[in-house]
Amino acid sequence: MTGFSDTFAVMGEWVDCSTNHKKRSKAELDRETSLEVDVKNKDFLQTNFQERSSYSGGGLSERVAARAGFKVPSINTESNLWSLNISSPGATPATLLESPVFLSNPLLSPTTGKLSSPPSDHKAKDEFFDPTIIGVESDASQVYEQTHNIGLGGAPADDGYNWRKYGQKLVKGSEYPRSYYKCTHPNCEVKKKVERSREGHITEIIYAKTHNHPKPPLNRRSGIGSSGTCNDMQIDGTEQQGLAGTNENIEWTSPVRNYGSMQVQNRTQFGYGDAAFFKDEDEEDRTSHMSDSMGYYGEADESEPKRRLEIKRTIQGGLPTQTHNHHEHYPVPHSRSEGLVTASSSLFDFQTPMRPPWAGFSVYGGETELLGLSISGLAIGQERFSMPATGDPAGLMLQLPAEPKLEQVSQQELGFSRRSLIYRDTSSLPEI
DNA sequence: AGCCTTTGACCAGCG
DNA sequence: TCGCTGGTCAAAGGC
Repeated sequence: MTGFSDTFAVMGEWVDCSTNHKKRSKAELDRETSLEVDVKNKDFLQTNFQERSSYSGGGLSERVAARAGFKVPSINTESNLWSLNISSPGATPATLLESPVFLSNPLLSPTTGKLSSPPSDHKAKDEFFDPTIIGVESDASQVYEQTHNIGLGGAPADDGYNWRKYGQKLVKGSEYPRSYYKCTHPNCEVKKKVERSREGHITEIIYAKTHNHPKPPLNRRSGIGSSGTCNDMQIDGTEQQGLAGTNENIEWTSPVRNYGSMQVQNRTQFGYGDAAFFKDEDEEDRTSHMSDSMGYYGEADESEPKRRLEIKRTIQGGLPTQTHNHHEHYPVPHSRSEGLVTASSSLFDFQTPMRPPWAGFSVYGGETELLGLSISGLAIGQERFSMPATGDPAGLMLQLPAEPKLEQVSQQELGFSRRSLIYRDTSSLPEI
């Protein structure tokens, strides 16, 4: 889809509780700044955040990050790079939120199903939850797949492919060591770099090139542990984990699969124009697109419609209402939104019956801008970033309230880390 | 046995 | 040319 060729997309991320962005190195700031200026349409670099000007030393992303704990993804369109920052220890927003384990109890670790271990320090106290923004370059199907490449848990390659780590290095300017992985598939030149926090949470993933082969058959991949994916999750909640390379003790309970990306794709298709940002397909269309987007993976859950309905009944009946039945369009700057995808819709759709109150967050964005966000009770540091999120009846639009709230929360609710995903060299992405 | 991670060494690009 | 840095190699060891 050539129309998307120079757009990218975003993401959002949960800020790692243990990460004090205020201490980020100059190199890192420079890097982000440089990326920022590469964005073709800088006009998009306007946000709804105030006081951003106080962070004149860095790029928008840095300013926003510094201000609100966001690390607004920056896109270097010239390098054909796009990134997706996701947070939470070991999961994509989509997969994270669709996990019953993760959703059932905010105190449970989204990865282990056990109580999350509170951060050893309190640096995170100064940070906010970092919602997700997703931008996209390339066609939706690619987004679908790529977003899944984010991986789950501590496994560096929880994306369905098999990876072999061939190096690790502490990169200057980076707080965390960077690991290098190669796709183990013959003749596949895909590589990826993964940065992890001290806690082992993935903070950034950078993909290089694209796979020239389909994903290995489920349950047949050699790298069970390192490449266990959402797809590999067992419905009974026991993830195939604990093997080589995994250090987050992930135990996923996710009967829903590949759901998030489907929503991402939907967003992509509707990411044109002003109003497009707030337009979602109706249920029927979504379903249709979901099927389409399933594509190769064919992981569509037959019970999806039922679940969705059950998604809604529960929310209306028992979950906090801040993510529902509201129609407020948070003022957002216009943005060239080609390829816009957001994790928000995904996240919302992932609100399964057991969705925790703090899971209802999301951020819509195109380019590097934040178009809005919706967060409800997301625990960050010792505080819960609470935003009376709003959403449309379809359950796909979540938008920002005027003022977020911070409330004290148990450290056991902590455990988020930021994750990012950056894809390079998407030139080979299929066109629509 | 096969595949993985780890890790120090090596290489190449750049200022 | 030299030093720095990021990326890769490859031996060793683990599962």
